[in-house]
Amino acid sequence: MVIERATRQRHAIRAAIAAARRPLTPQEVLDEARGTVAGLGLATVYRNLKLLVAEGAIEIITLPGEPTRYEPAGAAHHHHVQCTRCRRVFDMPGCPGDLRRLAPRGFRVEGHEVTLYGRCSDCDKRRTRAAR
Amino acid sequence: MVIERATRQRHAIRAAIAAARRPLTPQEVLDEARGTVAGLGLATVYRNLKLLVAEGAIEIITLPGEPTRYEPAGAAHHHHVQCTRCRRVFDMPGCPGDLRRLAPRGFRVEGHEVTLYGRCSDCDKRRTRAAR
DNA sequence: CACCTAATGATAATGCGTTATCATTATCGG
DNA sequence: CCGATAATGATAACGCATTATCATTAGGTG
Repeated sequence: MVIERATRQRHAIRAAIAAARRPLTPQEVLDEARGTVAGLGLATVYRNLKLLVAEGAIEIITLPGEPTRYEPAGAAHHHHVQCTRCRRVFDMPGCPGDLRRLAPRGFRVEGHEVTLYGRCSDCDKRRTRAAR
Repeated sequence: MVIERATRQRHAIRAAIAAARRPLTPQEVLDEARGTVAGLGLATVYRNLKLLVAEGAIEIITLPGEPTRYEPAGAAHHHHVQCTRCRRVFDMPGCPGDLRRLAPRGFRVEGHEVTLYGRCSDCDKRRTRAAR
């Protein structure tokens, strides 16, 4: 009995996320994977993203006011930066660490998020206003 | 010509935000302000929140995957903590500072967000699982 | 006090991301 | 190569936060 089939679509979606050097939105995954599978549908992207999350292959990245993004699982602890012009999100290697001390009295810290905002190198060169 | 009238609703909404020691969602503002104005409607809350933002009296707080919250403007630079059980958001006095060094090469940092997650003192006492 | 009209409250409508539906296609075990 | 059925693609539907609509209410000025 087959549980999961190896389709062209599934492979293209996996490949798109693996190849990207940054977390992708479902729409970005679609755009990228369509380079391989022309007629790919958005529903298929969502279905496979959910599948990949369930099997622990990718992780969910949520930034304030932004649609969900996905990136390969297993990377070392890190955070993200977002360009205020092109809206793209990139990985940020480090972590300020030792944030526990900032918490209010009585608050038991379990985790943290750090996000930087600004201009990515591409957009910084161009000095134009946010497209949006 | 009257531009803005002083209604009971408007006052109750301002008061609710001013009295809270944490950022409130529109729904939380509604719940709180209804203690003063019984029949208050959600649309009125949204209308007045927009008004208060426009005149700079309150600021918008957006956390990942969360509805917009509002808090009085003018407070010193700070961040927030969110309880993973009751979902409430509280102010966090300090700031790790010096995050610029973490940015990828070529990324021009303009701002940052830091959020801690865990159990607030109320929920930590009760040790129960997240409601929602 | 009376009138003008801003503001309200109830509710429909909107926007957007995500999920469900269903007829069609294509994988893969036999 | 065949057939059972998982997967796909197009699209309708959904959930949720927010905004628009509109008849009604109530500030506040003359």
